[in-house]
Amino acid sequence: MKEVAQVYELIKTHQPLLLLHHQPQQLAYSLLTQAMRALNVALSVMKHLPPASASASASAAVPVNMIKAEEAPANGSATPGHDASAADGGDNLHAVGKATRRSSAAKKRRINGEDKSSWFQLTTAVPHEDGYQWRKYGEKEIQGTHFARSYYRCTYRDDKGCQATKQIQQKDNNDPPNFQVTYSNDHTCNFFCTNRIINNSNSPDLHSLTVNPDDDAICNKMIKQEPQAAWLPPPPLATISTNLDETPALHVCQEMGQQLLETTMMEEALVLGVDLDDPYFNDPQLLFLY
DNA sequence: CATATTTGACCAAG
DNA sequence: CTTGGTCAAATATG
Repeated sequence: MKEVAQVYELIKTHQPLLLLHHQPQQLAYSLLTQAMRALNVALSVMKHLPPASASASASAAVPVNMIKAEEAPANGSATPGHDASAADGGDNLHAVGKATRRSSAAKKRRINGEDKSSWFQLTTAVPHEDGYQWRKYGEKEIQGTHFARSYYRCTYRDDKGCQATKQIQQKDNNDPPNFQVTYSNDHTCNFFCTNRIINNSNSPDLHSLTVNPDDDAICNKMIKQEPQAAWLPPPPLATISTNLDETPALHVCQEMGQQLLETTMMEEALVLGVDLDDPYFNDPQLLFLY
């Protein structure tokens, strides 16, 4: 449910941006990647659900690789962070022998303890494609398994302090092998702050798209304007012909204006200063939105 | 050059 | 002691 709700919110939030943005393809790519990731997770989980009964006492059908989500105890414990002491240049001698290496790394590992703030598992054939960017930091042979377990952390951990991690373990040798994926800690790297969007900072025409903190403000604004349903009910097609000279313009009734102006979309667009070369102008519906 | 992966060592917990 | 998670030097990749 969480993942599906995330997809819904994602699309609802970004649909206006997608239609209005200067580089809709880029935004669409990132939106779809996000949505596919969440749907992939949701489908994997549902695939392992017991058929229908949903009787909570049906303990026999405990899905092995199911959600095991638990919420953080709501303490501020979420950010163990780097202990301030750890950053000190504590290399006693320059000869950083293997003895002094990682002298005082404050490690915490409480798997069965209480401090794994949140995690869940799923089984999937495509463990790597989840829309996030991960960096591998370890691999380990696990007793009782035939395949090594791989350890990943969020690529943006150092940049954004994102503590999300992920473990991947192959479970079998089926044609598409199944992998058990364990996610720990939610991503704290913001969707727009991470450039999961294809981002070539050298390319000037992408400049308007990448990493724009204002995007969040725009999103929030739009959500607040339209709290309930998705943003746009598509305008009745019949009223929008490809001939913009004949398509009546939409007017907003303001308190003073009792009489509506009789204009066309073309006239209105020109009044608004629409660039005739703008791609929106080629699509009457987009122009309508514009 | 920067960034990512590999891999043995390190370390906490049981 | 064993085990699993993490670190970081060495290595690979672009």
